[in-house]
Amino acid sequence: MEEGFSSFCIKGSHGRGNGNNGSSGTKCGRWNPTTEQVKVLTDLFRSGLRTPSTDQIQKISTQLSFYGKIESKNVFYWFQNHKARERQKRRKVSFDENDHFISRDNNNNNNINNKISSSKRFFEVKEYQSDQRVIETLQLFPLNSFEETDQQEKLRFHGNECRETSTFPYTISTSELDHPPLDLRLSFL
Amino acid sequence: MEEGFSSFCIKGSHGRGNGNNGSSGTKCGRWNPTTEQVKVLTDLFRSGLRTPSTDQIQKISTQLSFYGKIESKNVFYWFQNHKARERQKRRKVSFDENDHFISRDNNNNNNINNKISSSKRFFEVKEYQSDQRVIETLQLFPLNSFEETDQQEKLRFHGNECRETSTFPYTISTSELDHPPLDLRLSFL
DNA sequence: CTCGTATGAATGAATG
DNA sequence: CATTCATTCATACGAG
Repeated sequence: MEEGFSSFCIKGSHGRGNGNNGSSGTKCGRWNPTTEQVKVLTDLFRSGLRTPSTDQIQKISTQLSFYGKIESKNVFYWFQNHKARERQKRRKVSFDENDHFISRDNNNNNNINNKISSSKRFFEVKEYQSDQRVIETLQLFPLNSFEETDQQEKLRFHGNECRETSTFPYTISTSELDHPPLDLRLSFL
Repeated sequence: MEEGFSSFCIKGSHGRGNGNNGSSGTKCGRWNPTTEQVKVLTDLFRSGLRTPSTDQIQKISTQLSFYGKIESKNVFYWFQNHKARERQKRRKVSFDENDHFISRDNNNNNNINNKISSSKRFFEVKEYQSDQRVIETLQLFPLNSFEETDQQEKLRFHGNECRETSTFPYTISTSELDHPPLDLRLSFL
């Protein structure tokens, strides 16, 4: 930012963060953040912000609009992507560094898929809309502190080892063997 | 639906994006709907179907399996996602950089509880979709040709004009004049 | 111009 | 139904 942030037009055009969005209507296929915008976003991210709330997104977007055209969704996507890729990269790194030992995804093959069947829907989908009186305390975000401290890695890792052979317990009852007639109409509903 | 039908013909035709899992049991990534499937689903959605029942899901899935591999859960998720994103994108909110010098926070109109914001995503207003109820006996397919019906949704068209008329007002409370070295601009959070 | 990489955008799949 | 994660698609840029 210190490096010559002009009012709104000029924007350093070095690197990929050229600021052609802010001036001289170039094409606008997709948002191209300016270096200042990236800096602010990165600072926020480094400060711990990972999943900004809507309010935060709006505020960030408003502030960043000073540096150039930006929309809320850009901020939203930026954080999504940044977080995702951080994680992705970390996974690869750990996979690369510690391959001799456990990679933290030592998948215990405990058939995690068995949740897919039979209760109410074809697959899980706990759709319990019945009146539960469980009052969820609507917890709004602090709005002032974004240090969510979510450095926790969720070790979820649902095995995506999806082969084409019976990964899902429930079998499609639709006999694909015989292709439906051509005159199909969705009058089946 | 959204402008993102960026895949009416090139669904993963380059390398790793194996794309078509429609036939010939190839890799089993995630479901990659074909254009026809998307069209049918979209039609159903536009016709008012929002939360298909188990039975309907089953039938839809059966019908759509003609166009390619599909499972019931795909249909279910499709509707869930479509509905959710429809809503979320309908939240563009009057948040606009043009005139937010106005106290836009007076919209907390009545003494209703402030349920606004706080956890909602928005951005990207698209078309308008009135809310209808489920229409029974939908007749969708034109009996034989299912890929010539519409071509009008293919437009990418990010309705955002690429103007730089941000005309950023003066509500930038961050001290740009005597900006501290860092992070003070983030104080708005 | 082509290709590789970084990243914006979209969406399938879950989870709570 | 709201929110998040993971994966993929699409595009901008720089290198060669």
